[in-house]
Amino acid sequence: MPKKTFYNLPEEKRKKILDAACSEFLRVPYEEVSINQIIKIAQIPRGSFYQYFDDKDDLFDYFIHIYKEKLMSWFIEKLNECNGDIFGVVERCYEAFINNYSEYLAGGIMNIFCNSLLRGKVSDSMNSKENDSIKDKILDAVDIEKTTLKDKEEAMKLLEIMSVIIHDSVGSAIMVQSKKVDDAEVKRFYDRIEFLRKKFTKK
Amino acid sequence: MPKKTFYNLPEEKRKKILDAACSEFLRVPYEEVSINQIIKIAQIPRGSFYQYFDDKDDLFDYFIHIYKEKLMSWFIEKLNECNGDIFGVVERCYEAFINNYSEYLAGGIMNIFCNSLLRGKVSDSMNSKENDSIKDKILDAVDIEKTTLKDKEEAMKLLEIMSVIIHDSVGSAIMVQSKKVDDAEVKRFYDRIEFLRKKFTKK
DNA sequence: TGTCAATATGACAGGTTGTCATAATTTTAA
DNA sequence: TTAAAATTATGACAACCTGTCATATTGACA
Repeated sequence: MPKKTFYNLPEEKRKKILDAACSEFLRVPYEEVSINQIIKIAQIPRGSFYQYFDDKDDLFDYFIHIYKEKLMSWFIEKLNECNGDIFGVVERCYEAFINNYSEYLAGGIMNIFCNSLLRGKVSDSMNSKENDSIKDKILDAVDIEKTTLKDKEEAMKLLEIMSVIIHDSVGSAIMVQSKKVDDAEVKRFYDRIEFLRKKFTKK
Repeated sequence: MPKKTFYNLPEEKRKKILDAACSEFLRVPYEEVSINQIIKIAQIPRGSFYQYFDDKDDLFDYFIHIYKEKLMSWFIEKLNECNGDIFGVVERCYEAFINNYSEYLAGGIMNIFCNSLLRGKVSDSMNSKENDSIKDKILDAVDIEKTTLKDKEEAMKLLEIMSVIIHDSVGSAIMVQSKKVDDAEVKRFYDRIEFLRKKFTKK
């Protein structure tokens, strides 16, 4: 998390830094993200950066933290659109990742989020206690009528498993450098979800 | 893949470089692996390294490639020990990753392999055409008698899904810096596999 | 106004990578 | 055997990076 100094900054300057970070996170894959670039864009001296953040990881964690809630709301929205169908929402999520398509998110953030998925940096999004309330909201929106699942807890487990599959498939399908998509990998994703849907749907 | 020059090298020298790389891959997480270190240990000049490999990624891909086959044989061995139980073998795999325990692998390689899992660099191990023969061997060793799976193809699909879960769980459980294990994360892994086992076991 | 804490700053040390001109070696051919 | 050609070896170099730290600046408060 950022240092006290950062929080004391005027909102405007904080935003400027976050925006600069965002543009840099979008420019290149995480490994190549350069603090030099960020401070150049944000027009702050090198020393200042280290007055605000420990290092690149610190900045990135904060960045993701900021958008976590937005992303979760977006997920619940999608879940409602799918009438609580967990398989459907998983497919929609995947599509959003792959197409970098977002209705409720600032353009590009999704892209960065993909990247952080690649690095396994947000895989805990649904586990941390901080998100228990969001978990409840998800459970509310889930419908298990058409499935063979005993209860919503089981739905949550399956959802977690599928989110891991998304994670993996996004990572495998998106070629970071070229930003192109590996179609075979996309097919593999739908195969897997289809397999699970079949196995868990009432006959 | 390495350049022609590398393959022309005397075996002894090639081994020296690979050993140096291995020790460096073990020393620090991938991001921190330094070519400087490797050439120092291997006692080759900087220029030579670039005569053999494009860059760090190139070296690493080759390194993993070398050990892929060994790792796959190890997997089949384990599968046989479990009498073809795909859930059992998945748990054994996970344990091997977590405990860095290996009977048939040079010590430490598993550790590096974990790291490459973290980076999503070997997630394709079971997909590439190169490994079709290995896939067949796996199918031979699988037993679906006690499961509700229709055929071995379905077992393979489930195996792939669980390998993704391993991937994710290893990544989440192992704290790279401290090399310690997050117990809650380990529990989550077993929960997930147990969930799948229950759902796919004949009553 | 003076003092003190908070913040800003950029030069710096020490690290990295990939390249390239040149030197050494090996192969080939005459 | 020897000269030319191809291959391989080498380390200095440019261009980048990060995190620190002594110093300068600012703002708040007495």
